[in-house]
Amino acid sequence: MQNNLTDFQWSVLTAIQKIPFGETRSYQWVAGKIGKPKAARAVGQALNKNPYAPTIPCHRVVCADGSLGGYAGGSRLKKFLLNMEKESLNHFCKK
DNA sequence: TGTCCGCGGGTGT
DNA sequence: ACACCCGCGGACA
Repeated sequence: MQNNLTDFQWSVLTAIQKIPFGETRSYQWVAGKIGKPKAARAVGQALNKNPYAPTIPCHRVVCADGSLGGYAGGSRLKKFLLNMEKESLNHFCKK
């Protein structure tokens, strides 16, 4: 309940924060980055609670095979956000 | 393609 | 301290 997250949580949050705009990473990618390649579920668990919801682009985190997986706000929204990011990025590039 | 098991950690009891 | 939960992943049927 504390704002004080554990080392594990911080690792996940910071790792996801580093995901560039319009990019997507898998839970396993994040898990491996924090030194726990098998902790993909734990990563998802942390994101689900997402103590820093607007701070963490959890929608950029997808399944290892590229599926959206799940999303606290709804997979539909997640897909929409990712698509919007890509479109925005492409728009800037094309512009 | 669908289902089951296993790994890792969180939160609640 | 124990049990159940979770946004996965990979293996097996």
